[in-house]
Amino acid sequence: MSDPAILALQANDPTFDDVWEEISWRGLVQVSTDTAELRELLAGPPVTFYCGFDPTAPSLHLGNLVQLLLMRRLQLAGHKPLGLVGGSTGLIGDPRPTAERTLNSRDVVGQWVGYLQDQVSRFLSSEGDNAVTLVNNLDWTAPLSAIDFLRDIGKYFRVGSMLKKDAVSARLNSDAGISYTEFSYQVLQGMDFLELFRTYGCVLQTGGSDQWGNLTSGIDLIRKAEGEGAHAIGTPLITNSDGTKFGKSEGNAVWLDPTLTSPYAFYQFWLNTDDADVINRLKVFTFLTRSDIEELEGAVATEPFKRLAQRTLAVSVTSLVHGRAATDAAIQAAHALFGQGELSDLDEATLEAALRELPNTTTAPHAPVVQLLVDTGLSMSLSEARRAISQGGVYLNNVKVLSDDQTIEGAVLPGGVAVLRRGKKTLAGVFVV
RNA sequence: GGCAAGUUACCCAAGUGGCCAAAGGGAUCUGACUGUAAAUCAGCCGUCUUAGACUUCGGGGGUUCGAAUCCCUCACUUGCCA
Repeated sequence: MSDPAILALQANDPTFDDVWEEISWRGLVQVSTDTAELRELLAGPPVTFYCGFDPTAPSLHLGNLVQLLLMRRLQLAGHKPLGLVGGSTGLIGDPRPTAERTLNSRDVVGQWVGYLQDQVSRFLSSEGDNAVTLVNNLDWTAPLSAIDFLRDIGKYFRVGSMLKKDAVSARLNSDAGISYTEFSYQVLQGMDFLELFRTYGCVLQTGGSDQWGNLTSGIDLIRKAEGEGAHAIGTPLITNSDGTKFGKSEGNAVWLDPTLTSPYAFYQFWLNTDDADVINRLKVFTFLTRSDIEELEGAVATEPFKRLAQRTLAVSVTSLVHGRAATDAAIQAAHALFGQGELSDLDEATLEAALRELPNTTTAPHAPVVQLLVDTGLSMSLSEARRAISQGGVYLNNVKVLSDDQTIEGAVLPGGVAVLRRGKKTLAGVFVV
């Protein structure tokens, strides 16, 4: 699944003394075990490290991409990654601060495990001495009996320290409470680290800083069970400067799976990055060097309207996730649809290709615009569609729709297509048959 | 197991028999200004062929001309006691 051409282009910036300095500069380290020791460890001979992904959805999202890229940077520094997909932890559920999770069926989780493994493998090299190895914690937890679990693992865990973990105490102090199931999650994750330590000599776990309690739970377990030390790196939660949640587009998560978030939408997401955030995004999500990024920082300061940093970011990350061809298509689509010229001046093939990148629908020649807004997903309901029109926010081929009883009749472009727009930049394609 | 409190729209949260499609805040969305930014201001913000109708206030049942509001019951959550 991995694209060797893209992986081959990736490299760590050689102007850094070592990989620790680079990941620190990129802002990937929020918390960690002893920094001096870690830096020495990572600058030395190859070590084995792991990062886990729980199958709570059919695809990974941008938050997970941060982890994947940290893993890739460590791999580029010579270290061996273990990509863990949590077939068992996904059945239990990591406690969220707000509320208890809804359990998914074993079948569903099992299917998602497969999807996630494909995605994880795509971002890491499977060649060389430090090729990625995929592991699934269901392999070692499923055969374990409850009695063995409680005797061999449970005895190492003190309830006092389990209660002190942020994720647990937050829930205990909320009116949501916490189930025994989710309370046990940290034990399972700790057990994963121990297992990988024993089987692969894995000495480092990476993850989001919100996972810190779970990361340390593994370190503690290894120390108690094996008398050995281990390390952890917690990445910061990526946040937007305006306080909104990063990684949401129109309220939805931005997924890595192209069927859930189209390459066009993915590209647009990055293109719309706030000036205040774009440099940090480049550091985290691209392999651009320090000097490249500093140059772009200058461009943001002197000529922000060109949005050079945003364009670079969008191209880089979209290529990384969806490949060069899909990125080019997304760029072409954006160019065609946001270009200055008349839509009717575009040649049919270009326009049609652009519309294929968008949410689109096929319809009869007399379809009402409100129905098309719903069919394309631009509006959730007919009421919402009518509301959008009455607010002057709907355009058909860049011409404002004035009445909610308008149809697309007479607005169909050569090639049997029409461009539907809600607001300034939410577009969809209509194909007339 | 006992007692008490609670479950309202995407989220938080008012509402304790008609004036409730349901206050307020946030988020989303639209408009103006812009750079397909940000900030700000304004509007919208259950569904349906506007007006009008319909379905909502944890589930089910009941009282009533009329219930988010009262009663019964079930489920779940939290706290205290055991």
